[in-house]
Amino acid sequence: MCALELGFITGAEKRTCLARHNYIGMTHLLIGLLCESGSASISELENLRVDPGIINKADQPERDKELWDKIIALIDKANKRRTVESEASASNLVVAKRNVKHIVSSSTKAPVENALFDGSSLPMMDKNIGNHVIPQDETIKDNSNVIQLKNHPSPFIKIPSWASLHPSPSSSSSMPGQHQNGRLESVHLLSLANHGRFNEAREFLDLMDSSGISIKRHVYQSLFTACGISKSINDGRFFHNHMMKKIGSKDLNTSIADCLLKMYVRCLGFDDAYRVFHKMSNKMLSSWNIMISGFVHNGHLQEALDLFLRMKDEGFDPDMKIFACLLLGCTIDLNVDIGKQIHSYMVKIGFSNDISIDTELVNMYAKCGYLDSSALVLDHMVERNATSWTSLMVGYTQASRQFEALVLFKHMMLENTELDPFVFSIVLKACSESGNWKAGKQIHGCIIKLGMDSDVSAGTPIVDFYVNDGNILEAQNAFDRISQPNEVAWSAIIAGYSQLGRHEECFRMFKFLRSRNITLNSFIYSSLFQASSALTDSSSGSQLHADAIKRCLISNLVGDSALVTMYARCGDMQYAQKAFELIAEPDTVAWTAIITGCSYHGQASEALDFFDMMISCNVKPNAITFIGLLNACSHTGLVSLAKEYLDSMYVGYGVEATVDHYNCMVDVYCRAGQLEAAYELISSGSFKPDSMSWKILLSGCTTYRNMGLGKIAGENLLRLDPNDTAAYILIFNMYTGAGRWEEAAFVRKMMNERGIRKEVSCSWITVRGTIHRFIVGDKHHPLTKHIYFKLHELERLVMLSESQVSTNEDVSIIHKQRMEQLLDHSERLAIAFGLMSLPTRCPITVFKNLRVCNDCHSFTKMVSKVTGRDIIVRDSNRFHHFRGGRCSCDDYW
DNA sequence: ATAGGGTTAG
Repeated sequence: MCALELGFITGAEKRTCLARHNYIGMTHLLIGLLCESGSASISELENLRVDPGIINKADQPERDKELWDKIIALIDKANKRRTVESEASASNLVVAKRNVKHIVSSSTKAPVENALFDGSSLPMMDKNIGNHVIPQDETIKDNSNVIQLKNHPSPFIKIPSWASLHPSPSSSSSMPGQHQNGRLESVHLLSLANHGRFNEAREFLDLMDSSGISIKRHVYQSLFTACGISKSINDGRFFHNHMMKKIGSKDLNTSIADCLLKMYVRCLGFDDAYRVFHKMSNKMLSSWNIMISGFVHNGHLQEALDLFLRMKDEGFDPDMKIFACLLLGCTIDLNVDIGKQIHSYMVKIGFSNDISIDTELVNMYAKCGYLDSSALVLDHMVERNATSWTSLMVGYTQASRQFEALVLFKHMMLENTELDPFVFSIVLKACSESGNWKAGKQIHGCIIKLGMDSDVSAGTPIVDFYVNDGNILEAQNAFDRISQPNEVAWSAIIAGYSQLGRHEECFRMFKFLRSRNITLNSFIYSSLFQASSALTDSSSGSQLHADAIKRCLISNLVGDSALVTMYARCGDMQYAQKAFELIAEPDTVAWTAIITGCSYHGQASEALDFFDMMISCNVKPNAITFIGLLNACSHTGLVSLAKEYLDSMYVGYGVEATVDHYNCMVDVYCRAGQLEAAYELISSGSFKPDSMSWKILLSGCTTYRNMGLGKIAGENLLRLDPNDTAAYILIFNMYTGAGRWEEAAFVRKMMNERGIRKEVSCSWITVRGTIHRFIVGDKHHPLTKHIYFKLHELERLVMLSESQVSTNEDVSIIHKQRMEQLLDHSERLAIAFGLMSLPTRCPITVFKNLRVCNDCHSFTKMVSKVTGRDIIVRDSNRFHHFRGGRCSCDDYW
């Protein structure tokens, strides 16, 4: 009760409680009187979303002066006819000074649509009182923040007992006409129920009982409706019991019983509903309808059908509604057999040419995948509307027959069907799924011509269409045209930014949404988790996670899988595992996420274990699962196991192996140094090698210095992809690694001629919330001097430690030369900076955009040994955990 | 009555 919280009414707690009823009662009194004077019907009031019209009238006394006079006269009359009530009622109108001031000075119109007990409407009623009853100049004696209305006693000060619920013997006998119907109390009771305040409503009903005030049947009816809307079955049962006690079951008329049925059905209390239904001696078609539709809407098609048959047995003729309902049931249940029977039955009894029934049929057949039947029904319809067409179009797109959906759209346009926004969402989907960008743009034009692009239902699919086309600018434009974007529109644009790699933009939008208190949903969070993992921003990621938990917005699977990936990609496998373990029933994607996560961290045996668990949980792996598995094998040199997995893919799990899988296998061989086997597989004809296949082989040849194969691989690679930067770099590295300077120089020249530049390598590290970024030879950092000093110090330490191992002077000289060459690689700068700025026990986590080079990898291993620090490096490929001179990748990287 | 937004890979 806002009025109380605002300090409208003062007094001890018990009294305020009482006063509350009186205060509300008083408000009702006004309404009741208005009602009696004929300007509003009681049924309107009993709904107690108070008709704004009533209040408006009260708000404009000039227009309804007569009415107001009448009210005041009536109240006065009522006052005279009863003795002055206790102080309790007097205290009702003790009004806080602040509020009166506010009321008097306020010229703004309070929003009338607000529900009566919303608080906001109460001051408004006061305002009316202030304007019309209490002249503004007559104020008010200050009495320690509490003011009493003084000179001009409001007519409301003396509240009639019949409005205050105080059992007053005099009133019940002397005013039977007023007390009789308990109308005001009923209105109050209903208003409580309509606001979902059932506990108070029940208390109030008790109070009414003890005051001897009864309620009428239609009030019960409204109570049941309120319980149904709030899905409060227990309160529904309470009022039901109350009614049975007061009225008894014999007198139940059909409309009350129907209300009861509706309430129980809405609350999913089918047993209760059945009990009522069985006892009904006067069932009508509507009663059957309620029951059947209740079962249908909650997925109990069989029960609905049983009832339908019984209904026919009892001699009722089914109407359209029931047929539409049963067909909907078949659609939900995807039960085309029953659907067909109902269809034939309707034909048999001569139901035809009804647009809504036929549309329901089109929809039913389409959803069940019976597209020909669906098309047939649509064809035979005398008149079709947008819904009928849309239903079949959905069927076509779901069956990957996008082209036919588009043809259908054309027919629909030719027939001059009146379009609605829903049509576009399916047509645009058909366009983007079939890559028909041109048609999609034409349809976009059509939407603009119709002036529907500002409609969220048409605008959102446009956004989605351009996202799929990879055109975020157009998507953003389309989004900007939507006049009232809803959460679906927001999630579409955020997902677009996330999918197209504009991750920072996702966060920007998210912050905006939060600052505006716009509804968020689990779709948005899923995209944001994805953005966090792409940015390897675990701090945003975990904050988002917490935020989503608070709002209960982690969708069961999709969001969870994204979370697992987020933690894994950010380097926290423990959290990734925890997130995974919390998933009640992981699906293929979730299992794949944890398997890939493990593989990303080089935890091959864990990855394989998860795969076994997945299989024993009867979850089917997909193509991506196998990529994760094969990668895990390749990172740990499990050659024969990888071969087994590759061979078992189709035979054991029905998943076709693609180039990607074969490339993984090529990678497995290459990393294990089995270059010939890799080459054999590429040349075997079991798959069509792409540039990636050769690139992997080339990379292997570089590592293992196999010039013969490397040349072949390089030639094939450049043949397939002459503009691939990485190809040139690889070939260049291969030659320099082997000391073949001439060839290396030739490659460099070729690169220059063809305008190919190496991507700048870049590493970054987060220290106390700030990201520090380094490129090769970077001297921009404010602490550059210290960083290089640290690097030299590290170098000395490493050399010292190396020389203990190797006494060979030549080796150490060569090593020293190379060390100097490579000293300013970006990851080294980041590591040195991390070592000087982070606390001693804190692991150093560095991110790099490209792959770590061989030298830096050994350098980092040594640094971890000589400093005793844990160093984690994430390169473009995976995570490396360095500790005590070893790396988690075991040099398979 | 009809649809629309998200997740796993390199």
